[in-house]
Amino acid sequence: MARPASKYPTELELQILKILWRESPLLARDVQEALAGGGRDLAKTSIITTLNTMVVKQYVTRQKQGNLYLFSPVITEGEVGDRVLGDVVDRVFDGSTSAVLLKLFDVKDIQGDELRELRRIIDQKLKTTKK
Amino acid sequence: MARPASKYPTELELQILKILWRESPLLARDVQEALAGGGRDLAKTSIITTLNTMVVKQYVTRQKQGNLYLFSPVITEGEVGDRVLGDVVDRVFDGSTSAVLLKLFDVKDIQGDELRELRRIIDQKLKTTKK
DNA sequence: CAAGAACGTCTATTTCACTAGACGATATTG
DNA sequence: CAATATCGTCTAGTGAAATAGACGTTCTTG
Repeated sequence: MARPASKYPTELELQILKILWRESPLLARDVQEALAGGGRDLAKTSIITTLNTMVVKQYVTRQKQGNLYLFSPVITEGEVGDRVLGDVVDRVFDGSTSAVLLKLFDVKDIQGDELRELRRIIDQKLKTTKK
Repeated sequence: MARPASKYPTELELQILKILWRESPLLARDVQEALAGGGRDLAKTSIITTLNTMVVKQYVTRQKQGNLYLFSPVITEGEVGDRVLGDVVDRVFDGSTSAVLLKLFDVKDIQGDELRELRRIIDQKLKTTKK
């Protein structure tokens, strides 16, 4: 077995998806411009190649518009977040969600109002869960 | 530019690190056995090759014990967790820790006592943060 | 309509992760 | 001591991600 295909978008694919989530459908050219605007200046063919592998992976679809292709995302932002996070929790933290939560509190610092918001959510969860 | 080296351990490296975190120093043979026990049956040379690249990446060190090598982890479990999680927060969630927290509550379900524990932590954070 | 621009397909290159075999050195044991 | 087992280095092959060039096709415009 060699390197297995990753279960979620690679770095470039993610950047492209972020562009398409913001606005779609888009032409390869538009994606290229947006990437260049973000500091990633790639040849047109590189974009198209990547976009096409993303079609194969079913991250995006394309439809012919005259003689060009328009690309739209299929996978949602939420879905990608779920997959990535789920994978990290399982693989790195052995499935311990609370370990991840604890680490988040530790590593990044969180504002007071965010904390209060979270506590509100927890309380709500407790109410519905406990019953 | 082609595929850049990842900033944190790859899958196999992570599995090996987990073994070494549990017990170290270990011989390549021990690592092999532990991996096999976990269902990943690799040739000895594969293990050694990987272990050596991990030395280069400074994830582990090795020291000669007679004519064999003993391997010990250098990077800590906490450090790996930090890096992986930090990367995910930045790359996938655009730096929004609270988005990650919210998603964690959503995706995985968390036990009642874990929730209470978290609330305790939040309260404590609130106390120290607000001052 | 001819020249040039833009598009997309196909092919190719590089690097990394993963995997293991060939082979020489060393150690064990009958 | 000779046969065998084990270790580690060196080499190598495969698949994926990242990147882009050659080239044919189509569109635009003087």
